[in-house]
Amino acid sequence: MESIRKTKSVKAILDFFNNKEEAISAIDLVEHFQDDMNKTTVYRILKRLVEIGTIHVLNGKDNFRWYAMRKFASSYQQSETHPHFKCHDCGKTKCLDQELFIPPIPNHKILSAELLLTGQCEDCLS
Amino acid sequence: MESIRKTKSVKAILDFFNNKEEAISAIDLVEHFQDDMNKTTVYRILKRLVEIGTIHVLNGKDNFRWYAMRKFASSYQQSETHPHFKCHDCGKTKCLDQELFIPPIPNHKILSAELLLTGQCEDCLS
DNA sequence: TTTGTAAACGCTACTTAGTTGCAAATATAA
DNA sequence: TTATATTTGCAACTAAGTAGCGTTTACAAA
Repeated sequence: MESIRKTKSVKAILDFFNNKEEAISAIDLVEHFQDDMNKTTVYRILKRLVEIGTIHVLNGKDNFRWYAMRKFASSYQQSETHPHFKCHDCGKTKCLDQELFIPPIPNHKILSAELLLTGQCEDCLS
Repeated sequence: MESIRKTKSVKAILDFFNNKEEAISAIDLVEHFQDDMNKTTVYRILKRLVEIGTIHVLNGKDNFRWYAMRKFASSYQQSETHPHFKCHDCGKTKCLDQELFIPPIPNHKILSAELLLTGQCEDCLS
């Protein structure tokens, strides 16, 4: 696993991820760090962090890219197969811990899987 | 189920969908019909067809919206839970027939699920 | 068939997530 | 300390998708 320079900006973004359970959209990060770093820098750091596997990206229903820390130091394959859950009410997107069973598809070679669930989360149900 | 006016443009787009197995991106449709109808019209018709349930939409890895005919006259719930498969080689995105088993998530109410698989398809494996 | 009207359309301009090029700044290794 | 590769800020750009508005079209009622 390659690594990247831990610059101020990279550390700030990693800190922000570590303090959030749920996934964060690129726009939210850009807005949050608007006084600290440039929009371009945010996008570039996100790209680098995805490349080295520190965070992963998912495409939301809103058609924006959402980013989240990898919870497990697992292989590419595995980590791409856990489900994400977006709550209709509070709007938060979380990574769920449980692994997803992907049924074999005849005559197809599956290399990655992305499952996005939506509904009501723990907090909003109670 | 409400319906919409079957205008020339609507018919043309439905014809196009009927002759394609795989999912189609909005951009591809806009390009294909550039001499026949306006970009805005394409987007508006897609929106209407999604609303009445004739086609469904999925968010691709490329972060574009992809559209495909509903294969089954099933309920909203069911039809949202079948997997889509995008081939790395030929780039085509298909709806797979098999239903997806979604494991219950404790304390969560699941309202929709979207599974995107990527890999190599039947044609590109052989 | 004609006519009234709501829905659909074309056009233009706009919005905005994300990218690119380049010069300046910064981190690390020699 | 110096050389060099990486990273950053800035400004301009790209392109998917949307909005406003006046015109056209589909369809139902007369």
